[in-house]
Amino acid sequence: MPTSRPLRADARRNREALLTTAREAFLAGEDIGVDEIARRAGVAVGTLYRHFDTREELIAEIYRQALDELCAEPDALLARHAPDRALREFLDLLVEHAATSRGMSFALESVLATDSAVFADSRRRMADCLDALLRAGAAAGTIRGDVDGWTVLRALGGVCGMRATEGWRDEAAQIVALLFDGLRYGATTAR
Amino acid sequence: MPTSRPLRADARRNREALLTTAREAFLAGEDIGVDEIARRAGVAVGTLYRHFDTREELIAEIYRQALDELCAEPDALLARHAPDRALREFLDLLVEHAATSRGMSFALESVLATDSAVFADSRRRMADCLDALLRAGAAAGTIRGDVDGWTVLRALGGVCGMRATEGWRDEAAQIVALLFDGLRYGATTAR
DNA sequence: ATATAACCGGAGTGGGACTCACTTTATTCG
DNA sequence: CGAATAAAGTGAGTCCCACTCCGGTTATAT
Repeated sequence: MPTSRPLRADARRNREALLTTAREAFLAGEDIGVDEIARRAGVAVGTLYRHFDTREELIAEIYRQALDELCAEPDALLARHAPDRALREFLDLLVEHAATSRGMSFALESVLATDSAVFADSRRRMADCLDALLRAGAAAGTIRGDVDGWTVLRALGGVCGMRATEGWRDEAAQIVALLFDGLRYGATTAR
Repeated sequence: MPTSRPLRADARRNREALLTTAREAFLAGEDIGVDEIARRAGVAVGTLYRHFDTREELIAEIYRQALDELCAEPDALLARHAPDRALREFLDLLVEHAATSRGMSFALESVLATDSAVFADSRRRMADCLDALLRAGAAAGTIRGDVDGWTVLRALGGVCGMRATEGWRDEAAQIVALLFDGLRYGATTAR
């Protein structure tokens, strides 16, 4: 008998159904409302709201799950590559991640708009990943040490929020390259 | 008797009142709806919609006006400074511009969200300004020539969209510095 | 002065997020 | 088993917006 009440069987099922349904729809680039999400998941809106305080929180939860994979990467990358190379790879992964989430970018917008606590947490985790890479690079002397992950993430904000325009991937790659050049040690000091 | 029908006197008055009212509210950081904008301007919603197809278009128009000043800068800067210096100054101005418009950033979000044609035009003009500076820098050999204004603007997207967080200005300055370091000639090629 | 084209008002529509009073059901325990 | 009961589910209804529509009003041309 767990202390924190282990969620009834049907409740768990419904919660899962809601998350899966919403994720699939968003990744497919569909913009559907709460009523439709609930309908497809085979429940009523009230049920959706029992599990998620708000539409945004549901979206944030989906996003958080996708983020889990991404946040596991830095360690793996640092094990296989030199720090600066690892950083570069991770930046590319971020773009890739944005590509996957691009379908739900419109959904994310509402989340970004109202700096919900849940999403703030996602940003924090992302920034932490970058911090680890930056610190490693700084220690190796190949990346400047006066920039933190939060700043880099901010700088990438434009990329992540990119709309599904033609050729956005090329643009994103250019921006990452630009950013990386700015980050490399030796590019600094002179002004 | 001008050919393109010069807008009736009362119509012009109302249009101006709407723009002024909305601008003031947004710059003050207020998020008000169309009904409230109309009420404060002393007209009815119908009048608002006679002048602007949509709420977003009204916002975009306000933004466009603010942009006019900014787009006059590059020429002045290039006249007074070396191209790379001019570019740097302009980037700082962009941040400043974001500061002024920060109050209406939430409003801008909806504009950025639905790539409205009117706002696309604003982005285009901004990119053109950057292009002029970049070309001048490339000609002088102090700025790399393989990046266009559009890309730089994208990279600055995160800055412009920044929320009113504590210390955002410092972060913005860091990002601009980072970006500029990436743009400077010589930082490139190596990969 | 009259015609008429443009303008204005504001109740009404539609759509989407969210609520709540009530019903159903999983779980627990005698 | 078979209540008892607390948790979960339901969905019609509310609220809040952006946006529309059309009858009444007003500026301008002749």
